[in-house]
Amino acid sequence: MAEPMYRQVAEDLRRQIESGDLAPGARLRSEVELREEYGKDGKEISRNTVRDAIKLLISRGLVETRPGQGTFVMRQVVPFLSRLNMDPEAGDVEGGVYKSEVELQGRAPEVTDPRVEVQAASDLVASHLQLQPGGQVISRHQQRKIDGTPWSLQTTFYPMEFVTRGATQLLMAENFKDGMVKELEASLGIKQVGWRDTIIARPPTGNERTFFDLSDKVQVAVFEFRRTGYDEDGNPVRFTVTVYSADRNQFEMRAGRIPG
Amino acid sequence: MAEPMYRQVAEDLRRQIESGDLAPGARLRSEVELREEYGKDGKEISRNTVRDAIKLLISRGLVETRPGQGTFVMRQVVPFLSRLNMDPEAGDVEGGVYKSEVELQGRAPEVTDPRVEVQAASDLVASHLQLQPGGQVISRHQQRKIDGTPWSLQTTFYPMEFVTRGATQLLMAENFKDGMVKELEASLGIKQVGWRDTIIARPPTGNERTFFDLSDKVQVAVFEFRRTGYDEDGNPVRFTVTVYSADRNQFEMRAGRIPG
DNA sequence: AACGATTTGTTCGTATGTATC
DNA sequence: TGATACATACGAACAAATCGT
Repeated sequence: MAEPMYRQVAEDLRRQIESGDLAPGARLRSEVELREEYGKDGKEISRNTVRDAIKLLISRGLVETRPGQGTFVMRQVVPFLSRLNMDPEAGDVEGGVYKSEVELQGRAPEVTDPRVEVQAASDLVASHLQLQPGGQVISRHQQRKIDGTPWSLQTTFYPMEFVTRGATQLLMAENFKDGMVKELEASLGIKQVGWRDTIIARPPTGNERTFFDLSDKVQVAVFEFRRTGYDEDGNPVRFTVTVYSADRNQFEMRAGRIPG
Repeated sequence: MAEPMYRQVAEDLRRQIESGDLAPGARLRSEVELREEYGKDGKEISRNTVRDAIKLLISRGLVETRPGQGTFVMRQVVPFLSRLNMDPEAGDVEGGVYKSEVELQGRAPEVTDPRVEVQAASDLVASHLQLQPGGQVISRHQQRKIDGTPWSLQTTFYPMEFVTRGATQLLMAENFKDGMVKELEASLGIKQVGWRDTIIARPPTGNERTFFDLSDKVQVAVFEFRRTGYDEDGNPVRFTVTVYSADRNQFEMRAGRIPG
């Protein structure tokens, strides 16, 4: 009796799921049936104990519950594969993620117009843009969807100084065909010649759960990509944060010579 | 009464945490105190309702509970930063992650001797090594720690054919100073000239939870890096899967010219 | 070392609400 | 509409871990 009952039940169900006895999409026995199934000596276990076991499986991302229907083994969604582009000459589509034509084949990407704000820089933004904490920055925020499915949240920060130097495009709530990096080159002569990316995986915030349509119940992480771009003098040009839901995204990188 | 009580309580506590009223590491009021605090008209709410609220916060990674002590706001650990190396000439330390000297300064990495097995290839392994499903492969598995903290689990797969062609080092349960990639070049003349990486974030398996010492309670993801290496003829040389706990790891990539 | 107080963990029972078929 | 299934909320009892006396 070392293991609590609810863990024993969860462990047994987990085994059935991972062995394939319970296939993805399959319905588990109802809570009432499981009470009977795991009882001993004709004595049922409590419905609450069954529910505790199911909660443990939910927290591990193995099952989901649907009121009025039952408990179901989670289906694996086919992840969307994005190429991380390491060539500074090849443009900078989607703020750090290069969507190859093949991968987007037949898919319908949508991008909202940016929400533009002037803000005091957070510590994170200030350090990446080498500003004083609290210095003024432009933030441009966009939401992206693919085939109607929420795909990414992206915010890019630029020093306020760029506007006073003449890059008034930064304040316009619209997308530019060749991207803001090219706009800055045209209007200020600032050319991005390199960047540094940091990749993080973490639990989603409340806003992110809402946008990505993640119920409180599912246990998923989000990717956070932070990209700092630099000009020829080594000064930061912009700082971009992009968030992706980890359950429907994978990223690919290539190095050297590979086939295909 | 649209929102269930346990969510209202969780939401209020979340606000206190994110506003800083409850700092990282701080102890929440005990369950008994919270019963009183969120009751109305002198009537306390049930302890189970308080506990449901706390479970919700746990699942979001905001707090942790310690028996006999209380519930505490989660502390953010300082993540370990690894550089992803995109230069095929610069070696391939740590199976895909290049640990710069600076980042390892003062840290003590430990690597177990590999556990070597001959296995039938899974579908995943077979497809990356371009073998028939069920074909024989060598698997070499290692665990890595830094300063005693579990850091990564790594398994590399090689075609069994390499052994019959003379690369008997593949079967030795020891580490080679310059890495297996160099060994294959020396013994078979197979030179890795490029690779493809896939990056995934997902919930940890049971084994991974054990190795990384993640309790059932904390909601964290793991990074999974899959690297397929190719030789000059475009044939796969090896397939490496490395798993990192996402709560203590970040990854960095650089492109073009950047300062520092 | 022992004990009691405090706090969280597990298990049960019960009632009622809401969603689905 | 009724039956079924999960969701919320309450109460109760005992176990296990921790801490101070």
